[in-house]
Amino acid sequence: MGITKTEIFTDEQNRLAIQLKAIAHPARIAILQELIKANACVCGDLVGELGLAQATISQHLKELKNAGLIQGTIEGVNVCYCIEPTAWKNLQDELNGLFSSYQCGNQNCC
Amino acid sequence: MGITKTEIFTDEQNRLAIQLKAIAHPARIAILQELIKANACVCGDLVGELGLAQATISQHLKELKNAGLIQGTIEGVNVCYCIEPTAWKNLQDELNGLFSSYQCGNQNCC
DNA sequence: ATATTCAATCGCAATATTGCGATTGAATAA
DNA sequence: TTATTCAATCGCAATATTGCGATTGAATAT
Repeated sequence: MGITKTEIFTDEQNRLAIQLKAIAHPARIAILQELIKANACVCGDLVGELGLAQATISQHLKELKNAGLIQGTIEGVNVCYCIEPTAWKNLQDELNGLFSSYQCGNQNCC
Repeated sequence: MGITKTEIFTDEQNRLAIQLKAIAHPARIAILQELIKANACVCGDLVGELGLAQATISQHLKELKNAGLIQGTIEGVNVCYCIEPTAWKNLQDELNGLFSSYQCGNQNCC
């Protein structure tokens, strides 16, 4: 490859990139929306709602969890997933910062 | 691979995923921040600011442009890049919708 | 004409990702 | 015990991505 040169970027830029990468897949967006709607889900619920195989959903859940965006707690036989409130809020704030830092100097942008 | 099953997701989910994917790289976050700060940049400016090769910057600019997040206008010898205001606003709104749709039912999330 | 100076594209090697079937593991049910 | 039912992991084939050197192309200098 060309390994991404993380060392030349700030921690914030690297963290933000990792979390956005985790969200940047339609299946994971759908999973997050379903988790928000239902408040909490086990893997099987999501397999039922979306049209993907159990192994695939499980992989996506793992990636979202690795990025810290969701949490999973064992609930009897199942693992119950839900949004990780702190990370969610942090990401929301950081994105808000990025997006609102742009004030269109309208007509003469270029 | 397993080709992403775009057909089972909504257009909004697919569009959002594509645009987030474009942002989900520290170099591209840095490029966007620099474009916002400077209002507009040519490729060479960014090569100077970030520590990446010209070819690499050019690739990243292309991806951001493909995603519709930036626009490039020819300015004499150079191409001048800046944020595409409409897409930027749209993405901001969609992200805001996604993030604010979550109201933490706090303690008993899982 | 030749050199310079940009941005864009090509080509490539080194991974990373995606989706899924198959397997494993853990917990309960019969 | 044996069967069932979950989630997680492994392994794999088919791409996709990343970074960069090298090349190309276009525009201006000398």
